[in-house]
Amino acid sequence: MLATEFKEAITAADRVLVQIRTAIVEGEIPAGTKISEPELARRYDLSRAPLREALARLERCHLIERTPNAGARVVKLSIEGLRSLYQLREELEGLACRLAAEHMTEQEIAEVRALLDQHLSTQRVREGESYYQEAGDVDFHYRVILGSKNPYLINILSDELYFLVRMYRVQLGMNGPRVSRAFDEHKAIINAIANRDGELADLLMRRHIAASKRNIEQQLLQQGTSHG
Amino acid sequence: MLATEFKEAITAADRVLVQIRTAIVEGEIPAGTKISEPELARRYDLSRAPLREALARLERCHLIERTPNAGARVVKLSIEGLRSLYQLREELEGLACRLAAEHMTEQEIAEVRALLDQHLSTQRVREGESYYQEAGDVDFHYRVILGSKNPYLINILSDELYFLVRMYRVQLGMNGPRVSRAFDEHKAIINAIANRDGELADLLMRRHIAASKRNIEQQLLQQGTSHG
DNA sequence: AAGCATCAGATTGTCGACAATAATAAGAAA
DNA sequence: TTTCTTATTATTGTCGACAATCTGATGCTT
Repeated sequence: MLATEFKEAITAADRVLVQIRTAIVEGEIPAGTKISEPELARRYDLSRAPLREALARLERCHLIERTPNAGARVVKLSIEGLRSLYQLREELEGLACRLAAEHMTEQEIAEVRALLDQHLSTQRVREGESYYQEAGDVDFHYRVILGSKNPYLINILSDELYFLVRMYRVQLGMNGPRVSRAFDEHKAIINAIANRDGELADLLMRRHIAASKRNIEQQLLQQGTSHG
Repeated sequence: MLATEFKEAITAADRVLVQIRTAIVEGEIPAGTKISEPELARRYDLSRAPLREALARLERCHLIERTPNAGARVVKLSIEGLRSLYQLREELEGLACRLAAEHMTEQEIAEVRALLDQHLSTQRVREGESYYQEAGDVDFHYRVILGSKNPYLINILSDELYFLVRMYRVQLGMNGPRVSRAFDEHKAIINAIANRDGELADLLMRRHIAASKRNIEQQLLQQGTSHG
């Protein structure tokens, strides 16, 4: 829904979707929690009808898992889940890069470059605040995905998979030297796209995502061994 | 839902989902039709609550398009839509092949081969009946997709994209020599997987899908020029 | 004491009705 | 006659209540 979230009328189901989704992604509702419809309805002050609509969409982006007559649980983060997710993400964002190199206008490319410069400057000011890095990164990837001009690809990546990706990143964090390296990798990717070199952009994106995966993987391993 | 459709309890929303989905895929409810909730509720003899649940899932697999406060329409088939869809499908089923070559057990491979032989024999009897070809093809692809063992990939391909793929194929048909050729291509793909040659399986699958796309594309072009 | 059946409590699935919004038709002004 | 306004109608979004199902505890049997 991210792509179409601000078009047209906004309904109560849309509002509560954004609220619950944010709560799950940021860990306010912890991973693995049982979802109680009556409780959430009270908490967000609405009836169960729009709430269930929101839950259906949360299931769609793999943030919750429902079993008929038994209710829903917030998804748990795991190494296998991370690997499956990023395996797919590498492939799809690689494809997005090839298509973006073909379809993005010079205008759009210039906008992404401006965006990167802007992110770099705000990052220098806000050194260490991982939220800005997170937001900037999502923004960059989002632009490239849109640049593919393939509606199904855009839908899958930005409306379905990306909230789960963000959940892994927000809850397990981006640490150390990766934060600054990511900027350079973004620059290299947009340069390849600007040169209409789809193959290179694809390769660079895959490596970029693989590096990000290794980073999160380590966090997961550390966390798993420290109190397991 | 295809992967989990027969597990657990079956609800009224599940039943009507299957009914409406079939009606749309097979063209009983024509492409582009406006969906009226009260009408469908009467027609399938249930209340609007489970119907709306079903509509939400139909939107998820791109069979209908909803706009807030304005209702839903059955999706229209178009050349651009077909190209975007198959572009993604090539990539994802290619990936599925590489993963299947890595993860499928000998047992599973043997089962797929038995399936192909069985399809071939029933096809010889039912020469010309495209429905059996359709069912057999879907079955083959479904097995390979499952063989990837990547839950997100399985979900996207078989629960989201495949009903739209089937809609294109059922409504625009598979004609001429492709029907028999597809069998050989399936054989070659499972052979590559059995040899654990993921790269070859990937390549063959992409060509297989590209050929299928060209076939449907021609039908669409003919149809578009004949009475446009 | 362990395991199974039964029952109470809570939760999900479904229903019919109401409120809010959009589409349509009728009428007035140019 | 055309176009804008307005009113009517129908549709979607939301609500509270009921029915069906699952969960957990209690008591009984072996």
